[in-house]
Amino acid sequence: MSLEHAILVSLMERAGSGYELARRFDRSIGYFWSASHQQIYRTLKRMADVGWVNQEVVYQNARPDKKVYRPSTEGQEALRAWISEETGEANTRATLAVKLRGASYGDTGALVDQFTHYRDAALRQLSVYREIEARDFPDAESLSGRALHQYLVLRAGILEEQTLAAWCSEVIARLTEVLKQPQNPEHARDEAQPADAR
Amino acid sequence: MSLEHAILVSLMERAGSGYELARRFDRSIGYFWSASHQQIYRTLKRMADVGWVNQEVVYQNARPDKKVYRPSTEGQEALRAWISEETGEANTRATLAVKLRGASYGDTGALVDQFTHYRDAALRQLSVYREIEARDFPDAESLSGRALHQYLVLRAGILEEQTLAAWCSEVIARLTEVLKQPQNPEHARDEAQPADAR
DNA sequence: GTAAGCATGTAAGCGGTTACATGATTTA
DNA sequence: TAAATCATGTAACCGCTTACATGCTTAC
Repeated sequence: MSLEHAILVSLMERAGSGYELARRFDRSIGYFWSASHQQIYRTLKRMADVGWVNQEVVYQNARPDKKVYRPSTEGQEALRAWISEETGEANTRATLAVKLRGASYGDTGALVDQFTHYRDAALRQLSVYREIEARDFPDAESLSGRALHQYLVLRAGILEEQTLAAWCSEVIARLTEVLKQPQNPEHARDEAQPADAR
Repeated sequence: MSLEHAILVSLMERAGSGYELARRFDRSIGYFWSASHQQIYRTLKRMADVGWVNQEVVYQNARPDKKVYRPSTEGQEALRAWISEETGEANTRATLAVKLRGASYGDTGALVDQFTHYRDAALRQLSVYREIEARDFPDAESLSGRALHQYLVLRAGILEEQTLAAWCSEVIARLTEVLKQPQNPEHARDEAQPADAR
């Protein structure tokens, strides 16, 4: 969900062409958010139409010309709003990862709230799984056949929610730790600039 | 991927109508595989066209008539083949969960091989993340700003792959343990019958 | 000479979501 | 009387994948 925002985050870190973005999505961002080049080209076009990015054609002699995109003021505003906005159910982990990666361009405090919300949801789901485990698999050690298979699927759910909750806790701890330091305020103006504005 | 096979597994456990399947996908199966009722209806139709399921219209007086589906011989064969078939990159965890849930209708030994393969892939990815961690974040304790955010996203990847590998190991251990018991062979004929054949 | 990298696109198709539609029965 | 349950469907749309297409440069 919301490839637009993932692209915005990437473009905030460094302006680039569709091709360059596609390569980034193959590497770092692609570990948790994949996108083909066709998808990126079309999304960039749409974003340019809406005014979230500015296009600049760069003419090259040895190589094909390229269109370099960078977030517009509206795009930066949209990203900022999206980061603070409540994160839906779909693809939550990947979405939160993108928001986290773009935290410098938004409100870190609001993001901490969302991680708290998501951690609570994970813990709730975990207790649901725990109840199913206690009710349906009291003697988990001695299972076989379909019951064992069902139990092992349940185990995946339990392990997953535990991991999710642990990750959220870690994120919350580290982000609040930084937020508390008055000499290093995350919300400072100079922190909200693109990385390539040097 | 492959809602067809998830439906087949569910129908092997118990024959049912599209509506009933939709309700099951809201509950147990839905924890790791979601599907709307429209999606299920269309998929069932397609499956009936291909001959993977047999349709039987059940006339009811107090309630609307319904179409009860059960896997055909071809459907059962397709399911069996799919469970042994190599699992692709996309949505691997959910796919393996479905295969695991349907293990009784396929070759458990082949499934163990796939979990082994997937665990190895998780461990390889984990070591990739570990290398990035060592290279880019040698002093992870004292990070702030964008570097901290990037590190925390990386942490999600590390935790995820660890969890995945742990789950696979658990599944492999439990499945092979059962397979080794000669008095309880998973591949026996009477184990491969639908659960509602009583 | 061939493959890989740079760079952008069109077109077809597919899986999935959302909205809309119908209509009876049971429960609150 | 309103809402929920049972039961199945059509239609529009959207995001994404896959295949196809072009053309130049650099490295092996």
